[in-house]
Amino acid sequence: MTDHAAASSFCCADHSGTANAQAILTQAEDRAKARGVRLTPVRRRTLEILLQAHVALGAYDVLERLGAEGFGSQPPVAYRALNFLVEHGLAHRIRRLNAFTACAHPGEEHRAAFLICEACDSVTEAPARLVSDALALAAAEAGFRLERATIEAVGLCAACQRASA
Amino acid sequence: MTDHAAASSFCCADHSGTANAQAILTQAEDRAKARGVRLTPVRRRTLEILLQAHVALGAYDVLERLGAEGFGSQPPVAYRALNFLVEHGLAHRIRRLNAFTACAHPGEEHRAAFLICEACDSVTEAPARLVSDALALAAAEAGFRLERATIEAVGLCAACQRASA
DNA sequence: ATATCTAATGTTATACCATAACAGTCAAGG
DNA sequence: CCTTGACTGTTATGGTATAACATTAGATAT
Repeated sequence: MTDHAAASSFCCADHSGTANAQAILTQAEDRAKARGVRLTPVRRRTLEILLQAHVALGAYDVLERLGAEGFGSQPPVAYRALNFLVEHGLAHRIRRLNAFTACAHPGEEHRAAFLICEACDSVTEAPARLVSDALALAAAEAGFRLERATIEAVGLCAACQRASA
Repeated sequence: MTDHAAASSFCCADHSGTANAQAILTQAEDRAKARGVRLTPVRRRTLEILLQAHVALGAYDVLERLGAEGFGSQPPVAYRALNFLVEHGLAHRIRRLNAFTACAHPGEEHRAAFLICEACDSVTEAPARLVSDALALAAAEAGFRLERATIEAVGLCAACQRASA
């Protein structure tokens, strides 16, 4: 995690620090209930932590905060909560960053693509219906049965383009 | 790396153990020359190792082989060679597997998607023009300047579908 | 040829990411 | 109550990746 990222807090994240986070949290609870799984305190708090962050967080970043709040302080605590969230569509894993970010649109079933800014490390979730369809087609042509996919783009977010202009 | 993967060597890899590897190696040399970079012994050998493998290899797998052949035996040796190959389009990094695979079509400029089989760990490179175009569109809509992207699909390759039927 | 400069290799050391395995806890249903 | 299964927590360990610096080898210009 670069200081750079921590310093430039005004980039792209579209779910941080706002009333929006509340709404997403509520959606998350509904979704958990609908699926018959429990959004326990650690899990809920983990989601909140992700929502508050303006960049994707590493598991150890999350862990540090959890530990400081009286939850367990060993890696599995964070990884379990994060994996739970990912499994149930409440968060996403960003493989390029070895990090996690809250899902901006839980509830809706959606295939997302992630736009990762090289300058500020912000991660934006973009609708990826078309991308996903195209990929399904490519897979089908190869006789491959597609289960799920990771689509990550790297480049410059709008804010950082302006900043570097 | 599962033993499973090592055991089932007949899945999808389309560039291993054949005259094809020779051809790709030649293309790689041409490409290096064209770009004014050097395909040194470690780099070349690293590419050969990837070409011979029927699955994507972790950096430490590659390192082990390199070390056994008299090259350096410390991680940076492998990472440097692998990063070189990736940078120049001679290999691809498969993030979901923390692994690398030789590019099946060096020379051609191409955007690839990777089809990763959950059963046998094989990685197939699929043409991704359409996927890439769709992604470019999605990025543009977000005002994002796309530099490059990673597209990885997970599922079952054709061979493993038949095997499990 | 040889001095010089740069790119590439090699090494040590360390940091970061992730999971296995097991022990204790807690809530729901019999 | 007591059992059961899911959840949390811990210890321990394994796998992935890079920083920093010393050394060597290739290219270039005198």
